[in-house]
Amino acid sequence: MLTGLEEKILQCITRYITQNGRSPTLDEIGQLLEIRSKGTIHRYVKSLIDKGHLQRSGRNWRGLRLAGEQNRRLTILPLAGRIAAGKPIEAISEQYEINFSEMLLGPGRYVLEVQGDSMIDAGILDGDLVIVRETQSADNGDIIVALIDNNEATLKRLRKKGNQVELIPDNQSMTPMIYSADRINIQGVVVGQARMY
Amino acid sequence: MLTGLEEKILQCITRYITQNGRSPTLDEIGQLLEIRSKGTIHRYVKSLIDKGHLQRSGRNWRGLRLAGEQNRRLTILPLAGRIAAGKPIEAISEQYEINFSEMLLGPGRYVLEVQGDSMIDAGILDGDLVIVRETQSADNGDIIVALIDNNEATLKRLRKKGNQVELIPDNQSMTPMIYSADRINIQGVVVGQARMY
DNA sequence: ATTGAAAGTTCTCCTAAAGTACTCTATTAT
DNA sequence: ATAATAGAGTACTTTAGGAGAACTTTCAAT
Repeated sequence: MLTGLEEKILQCITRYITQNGRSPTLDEIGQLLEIRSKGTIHRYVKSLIDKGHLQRSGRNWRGLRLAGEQNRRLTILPLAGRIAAGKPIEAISEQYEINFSEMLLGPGRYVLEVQGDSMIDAGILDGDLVIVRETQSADNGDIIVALIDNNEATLKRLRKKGNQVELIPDNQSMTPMIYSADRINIQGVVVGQARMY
Repeated sequence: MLTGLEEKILQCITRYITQNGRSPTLDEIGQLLEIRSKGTIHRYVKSLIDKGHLQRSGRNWRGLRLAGEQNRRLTILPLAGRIAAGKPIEAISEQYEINFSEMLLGPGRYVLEVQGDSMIDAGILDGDLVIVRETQSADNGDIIVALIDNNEATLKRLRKKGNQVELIPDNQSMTPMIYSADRINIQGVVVGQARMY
């Protein structure tokens, strides 16, 4: 059972880690909770460690970690369910959480900001971010970052046709472009898309 | 666990490699981070290698490589630039990296999988994920999760009109619905959208 | 092949900041 | 009265971060 202060401190640390990605120092905890004495903070942090709610990794500064179930990967968010027009939120049974790290991490990931509407039918709007995995090869149907004549870069859907390469905009008002394969350099494939409001 | 400087140096190297295609020298890192001592930089680069975040290929100059992707800052990706149809990738000077943590973290975030096409004109497609911030209040124009008559949940754009609430689908083939304010319960506002390929 | 500049490596020394371990005190609930 | 909780403060240890000297290795120009 936690005392009032222990509870406060644990919440404070949890929030800090969630927001800043690293644990606070004792002094920072003190500032947030308006406690002047480092020693006091330390006493309760230690007691939280003893009770198993916190862990200290090595003896580093900012080395506190949440223990137990609270220590979930920060890129994992609870997946509450599906939402649809005119229906209640439907609980999802198979999958309880959604993990963004697969999309965001991995080798050679980078982000491009999309300019223009050429992929609008694929739900990629002007100003959206696309997460790209660096690669030289791609499959038909992939959305790729293509370099044309080592000069122009563009975001298009790929279709290979023998020795030719077709770059297809997902926009009904635009037409596909066909190039000979040697003029096209694949820079990467889109593995994700994101938008922030 | 990385210290502050280790973190900075790793980000610096990541960014440099992304932009220039090769790793920076110790002195260049020092210049970027305003650290005069090569030895200091080397100490931390070495510690990053020991911790598995970096690799040194042979003993070449500029021979640093990124390793151990999982341990990179999870929510920060290098922002390489803008991409548009028919133009080269434009380097972005102001902002070198994109931070997803603000969208993904913070209190009361959860994810919903979208079902249906009611928000298709806003670029939110069937199967997309929306990141929702739990709140009871929202502004006009926000995309919200609304509970109607404590029964049906739906994703719509909000417009308040005096004592009435209008729920507007971003889909030309659907029509807005108008309710009296007491029938609508705001569950949260959409702060982000994501799609994985 | 030689050579000199640039880059990397290995040290030592230093300071500021963070963590730890106490003591002393006050308040409050049992 | 006593034990649990909470806070202040002091002294000490450890770690992070920085400067810089001295050295070795790499690379490119000759």
